[in-house]
Amino acid sequence: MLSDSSDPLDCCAPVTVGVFEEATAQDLASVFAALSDPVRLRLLSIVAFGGEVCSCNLEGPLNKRQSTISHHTSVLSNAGLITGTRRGRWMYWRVVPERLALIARVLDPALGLPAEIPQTL
Amino acid sequence: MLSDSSDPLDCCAPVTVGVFEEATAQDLASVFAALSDPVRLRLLSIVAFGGEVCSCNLEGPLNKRQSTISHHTSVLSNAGLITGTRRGRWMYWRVVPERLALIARVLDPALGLPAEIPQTL
DNA sequence: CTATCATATCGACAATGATCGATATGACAA
DNA sequence: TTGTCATATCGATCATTGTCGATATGATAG
Repeated sequence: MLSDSSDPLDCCAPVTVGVFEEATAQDLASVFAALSDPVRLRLLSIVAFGGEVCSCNLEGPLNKRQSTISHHTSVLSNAGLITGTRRGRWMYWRVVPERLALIARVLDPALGLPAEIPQTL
Repeated sequence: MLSDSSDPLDCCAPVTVGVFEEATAQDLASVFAALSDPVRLRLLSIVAFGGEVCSCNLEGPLNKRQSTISHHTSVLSNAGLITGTRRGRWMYWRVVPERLALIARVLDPALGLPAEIPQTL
């Protein structure tokens, strides 16, 4: 329901229809949640700058324990923002530019906040 | 320190410098945190579609209590994503397109994840 | 003034998540 | 095989937060 409308709408402009589906909002929220931690943002920027970065080169700059780094890379990876490749004992990470661009497009109203939202994240 | 370098760097490509400052990461993370809730995302989409929407027209579609709606508008407003105007007893909300575009630009690597980050959010 | 309505704030609870140490997995070297 | 190293997973702790009911604030009507 878009209005309780038991009273005359003397107060509010009607809300033109078009709301994120609950499932879409859930999916989008989980991606933004992955971006809502300063350590993960710095991690992402390191990977974006480095192009391909080993997990072993993240503990130092981020000043976090190995298990914490592993947790953060896992969160970013599950959100589709980075992707990892194992080479020998080491894990290398890259950003997923299309994914970042997709999320950016959702936010930029000039690019159309409603129409451009893909049904499958 | 970018590498412990007690061993020869036989494992990892060096991380080219350029990391989010801690303060910048904090500020960005707080904005993404505001976007990391499905109710707030749906609220934002309602306001974006409606152009200007009264708080009283949000409780119905979002199926949340008044105090919860007030909390969410407060979070989005503090993040700079929406702005509110009081008219009489009612509170009207609008999106802040420049703010959304700014955050979008931070994410889109085509626009340069490092260089385009403004020092003042 | 009082009454009513829309919104904001407060207090509490439950759920989530960031961090760590300890341990497990898995790959390479000898 | 055994040993070492990089990463993943587990368990626990502590802080954060979404939600609600109750209450306060603030504006309008009578």
